[in-house]
Amino acid sequence: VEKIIFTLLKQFDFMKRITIIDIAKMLSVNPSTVSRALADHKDVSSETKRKVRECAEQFNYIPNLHARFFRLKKSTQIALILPEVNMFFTPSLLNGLYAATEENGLSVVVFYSSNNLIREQESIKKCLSWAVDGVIIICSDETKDDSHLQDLVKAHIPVVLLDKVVDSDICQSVTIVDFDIAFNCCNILINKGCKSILAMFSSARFLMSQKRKKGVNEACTRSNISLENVHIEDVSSIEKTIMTMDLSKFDGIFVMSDEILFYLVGALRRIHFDINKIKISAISDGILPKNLGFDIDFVHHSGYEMGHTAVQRLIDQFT
Amino acid sequence: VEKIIFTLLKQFDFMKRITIIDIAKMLSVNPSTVSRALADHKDVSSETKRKVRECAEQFNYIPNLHARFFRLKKSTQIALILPEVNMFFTPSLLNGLYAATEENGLSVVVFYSSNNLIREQESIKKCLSWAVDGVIIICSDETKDDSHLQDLVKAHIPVVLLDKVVDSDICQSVTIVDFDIAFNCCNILINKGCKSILAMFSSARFLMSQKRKKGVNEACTRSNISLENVHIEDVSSIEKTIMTMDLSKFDGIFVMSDEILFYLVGALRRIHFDINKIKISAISDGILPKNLGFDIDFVHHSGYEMGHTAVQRLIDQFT
DNA sequence: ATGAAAGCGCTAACAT
DNA sequence: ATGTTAGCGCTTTCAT
Repeated sequence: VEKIIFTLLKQFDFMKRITIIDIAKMLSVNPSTVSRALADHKDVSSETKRKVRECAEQFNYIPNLHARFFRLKKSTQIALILPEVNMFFTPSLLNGLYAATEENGLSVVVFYSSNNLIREQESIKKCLSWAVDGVIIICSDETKDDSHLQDLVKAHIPVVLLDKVVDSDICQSVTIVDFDIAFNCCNILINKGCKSILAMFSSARFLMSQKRKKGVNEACTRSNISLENVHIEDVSSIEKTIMTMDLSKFDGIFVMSDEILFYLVGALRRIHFDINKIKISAISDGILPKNLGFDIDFVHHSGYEMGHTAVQRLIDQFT
Repeated sequence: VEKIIFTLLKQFDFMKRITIIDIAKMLSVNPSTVSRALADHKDVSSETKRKVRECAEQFNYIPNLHARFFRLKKSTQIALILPEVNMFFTPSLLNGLYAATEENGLSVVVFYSSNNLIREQESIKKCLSWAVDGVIIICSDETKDDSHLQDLVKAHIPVVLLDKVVDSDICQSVTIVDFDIAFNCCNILINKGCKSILAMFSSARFLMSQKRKKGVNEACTRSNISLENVHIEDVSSIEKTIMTMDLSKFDGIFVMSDEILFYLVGALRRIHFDINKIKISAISDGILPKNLGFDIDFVHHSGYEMGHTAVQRLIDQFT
């Protein structure tokens, strides 16, 4: 009888997805034995393992992960909540993150918040439904606190805040120490002899901007350097912003990110400002400074590393 | 008795995840009724629906998607196979793609191939295990044909090739018509009076480079313009490449992508070449040309739109 | 309009 | 080393 089934299945293997039960029938063993064999469980004879694996291979057995996850109530899958993909920092961040998840056999489900708090909250609900093993979240620009993360913590799902973070007691963060890096970056200008610095930040609504601003302020205060701060609310209007200013009074510009740097340099070129007349120092992953054609100092801020670390931190919490 | 259960559950709602069965018990109805009510099935009384929804809300019912997917043998989830995330085209592509999936209530599982064919093949196996409803794949640089996609097609899982594609009869592609866009882009230079053109491409190993090269060749041949082709195998060595050339003999440069454009301009600046002396025309999404500080013509190549379209094409195949 | 019952594929106690 | 059994939570057919 098994022979017949075997032959029949062989004929239909192009349409039928083989299950563990099918394999069990064919080999006249119990499904649990097959399951154990495939999982390389120690107390299955190597002979049985061989037969099972051969058969699975033969009939192109594909495990049904939903059945497995359902049964196990876990999923080797993590969620990534992403506000948007910009060209400056996100790419290296994602490369680091995906590399780390692949290394650890984790799958990533992406939920896209469009930089919108409501959507971010919805994404968190989805994480619960999906029974993900962990969540990495890059907060939207609208996110001000971690209250919506409570549900995840309650459900014992580890959470790591990445890059754009909010202050939180209930979950870990992987981000740069904004104050320090800005402080150091600004000091590059100061050490090079700048006496009057223009510092450019993203919108003051972002925690990141505020913290970096404090670092810059501290650096300038300590060295008694004249400082003017500018917040760029919208990169497309950066040209207008700098045109209203008298740039000649500055001998150094601090720039808080690659994004601002990119648009700043574009704007300066369009108004034919001679960039060689001024020193620029930026917080950057290094690609832009090397390719914009000027001496631009930078403090290295590695997205790749951060993405990689975030996954590691998450895994550490799996216990 | 139900009252007691109700009260008990209420006390423990912070630790217990409520299921449909729990709700059914509490309301003394059948689980199937609850399931139907939550799905807004037509022949459930509105009174019952109200009660069920109220209770679900009350106890923070979270559906178990793995159970549902397991049962239904489908998942409202698609896979994205991604070679890597670069800063030039991928961000807008991903934004378009994620926006479209969110609009359509689909989740995205990302598999990362690290530009590696073996990993790409493994990812395809994973797609089968995951029982995804469809697959969007951006081919790795190593991918030369669609043979590994056969398994997906056999399993009736729709596949859309995106951006970096290979020729395929078995699945759809969403990509630019390389020949045409390169032809048009090169003609911009010709129409502006260029007589001697340098054309810069990515590695000749890529189908995309070959096709765009043909477009450029055709444009130049038709107008009887002198043409020299260069392939950039590695962007970091672009400076060396152009230093070995006599750029003064060209009056126009065609550039096949934002990535090449970015590094080309960086290199030209580093060797203090006066970019205003030459016309540049690129295939680009437009951000770079507007911010590099020179007149750079471009033919617009929208990643966002392509990402969005790819999802649409996939959904069209769900039927 | 609702209930009863079966089963998706898998794994882990618990037997033997 | 292998078999038996039960059940994860959900949906759907069929019955009432």
